[in-house]
Amino acid sequence: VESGVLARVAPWLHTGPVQVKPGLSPDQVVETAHTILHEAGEDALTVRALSDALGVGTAAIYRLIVSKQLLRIAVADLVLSQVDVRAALRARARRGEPRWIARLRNLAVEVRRVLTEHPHSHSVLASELICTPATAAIADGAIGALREGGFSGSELVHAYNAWTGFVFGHTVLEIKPRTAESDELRHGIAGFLDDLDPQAYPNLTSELANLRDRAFSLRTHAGPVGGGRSFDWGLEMVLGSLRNRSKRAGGS
Amino acid sequence: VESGVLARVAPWLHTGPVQVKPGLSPDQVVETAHTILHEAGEDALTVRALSDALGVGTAAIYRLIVSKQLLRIAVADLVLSQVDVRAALRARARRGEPRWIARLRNLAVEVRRVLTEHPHSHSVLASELICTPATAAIADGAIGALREGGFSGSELVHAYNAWTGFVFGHTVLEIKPRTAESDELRHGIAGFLDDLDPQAYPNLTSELANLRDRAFSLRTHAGPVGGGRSFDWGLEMVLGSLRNRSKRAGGS
DNA sequence: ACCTGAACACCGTTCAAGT
DNA sequence: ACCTGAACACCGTTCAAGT
Repeated sequence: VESGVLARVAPWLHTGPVQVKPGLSPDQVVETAHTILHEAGEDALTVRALSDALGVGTAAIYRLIVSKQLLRIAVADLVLSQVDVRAALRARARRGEPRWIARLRNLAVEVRRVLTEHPHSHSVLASELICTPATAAIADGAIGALREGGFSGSELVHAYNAWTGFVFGHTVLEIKPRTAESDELRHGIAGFLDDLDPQAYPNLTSELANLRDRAFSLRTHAGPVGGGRSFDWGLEMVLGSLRNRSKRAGGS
Repeated sequence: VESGVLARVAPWLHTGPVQVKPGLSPDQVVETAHTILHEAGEDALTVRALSDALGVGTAAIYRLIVSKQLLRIAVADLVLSQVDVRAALRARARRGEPRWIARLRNLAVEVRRVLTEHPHSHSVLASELICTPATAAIADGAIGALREGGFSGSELVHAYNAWTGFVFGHTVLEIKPRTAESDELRHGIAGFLDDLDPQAYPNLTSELANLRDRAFSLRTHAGPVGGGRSFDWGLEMVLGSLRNRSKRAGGS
């Protein structure tokens, strides 16, 4: 097991022997963890559930992973490795638009697609610094596109952070699922919105019918906001601005 | 205790008697939880630590709050209530710029200031749907500014989500503190970045000196990216785009 | 050498029992 | 009526003991 998930992530993510018993490898732990997280959610991903699923003692898991935190990071890497960076960079530009803009668009949409299909990986993405082969591939693609656009030095840093901050930030906020699982909490939020004081919140109350369940901080369900169209709207905003900055900086 | 924290958040956040024993109210539970979270971090905020700090039995806490999840939301509301929406909306515009743009800028900077000063509230903000008086006040301010800019209907929804997605999304990703607390993990990330294959990640490796510790996914420490300047850079991008959209839509 | 059961030091939450 | 100790059903992690 040389080119497996854990070996890909980094040497510091696994310890001990590579092959413990027939059919049980560190990679299989990560893959099983991914399955549990995807199917049963964050709270269900426990070391004991993992060892049960693998038909092994609880302590045996720690011969294959160094800690649950690193396991979570390895799972996040596994999810993000589904982002097809190459395909995203290949796609063609709309007319009148430079190719690097199309690349940033496709990569952003692809990242969001993968994250939205794995809502339970949200808590890992939001609470750990993730620096793995999968994030490096995405970063490399985005940085390459921005360099094509003429960005360098501090402008490159800021442009990359703006793109990443919007793409990952917006998506992570969209998919956060914890509260959405409690009926009591959802009813509480609904009641709070029903009873808002028009004098205290004049703009909010007069636009509530329009914004409710479609806007951040004003919804009872997790998932895409704005009927799923706000992300694209905001992304075009970001891309348009990057294109303007690029022109000023002399890029295509 | 009528206008306290919990009463402000919502009736569904507290149960039982308002005054349990001299000096012990639901509000005090929330305030103590906020202190523990701020000073000792996420993992230190346990019901037992809370009851110890209040000099009360563990079970007594549940006469004052309905669950730890709602307590966390109440703490997030307490943090976000420090956002001075009124002051942010008062501030003056730069020359040649409409006032609603200045309002969106000041409100964004103010939100980020408060969140950055409370990095440990990150996990609550990232993992719960928060809809409380504090978020309603921020939403009301942002929506008001966007209406001044001529936004309405679906455009208002998307513009609000783009602003919120960038401001909260970027800031939440910046301050996430969990990994940063482990030396082992930081060294692992540093080593991973040192050993990146230039053939697999050509853009990343050639810009690594420039991006390292300044860019998302390429850092070993939590906190503001881009030397603290990327947020403002990205915010001006968002504001510029909103202004363009507004003109097309006929706003000022 | 590798895995196990059992334990350690915790969690959030509940509830019969006290006063 | 209000609070308590104790328990319940869990956690992540460790380690002496097995084979």
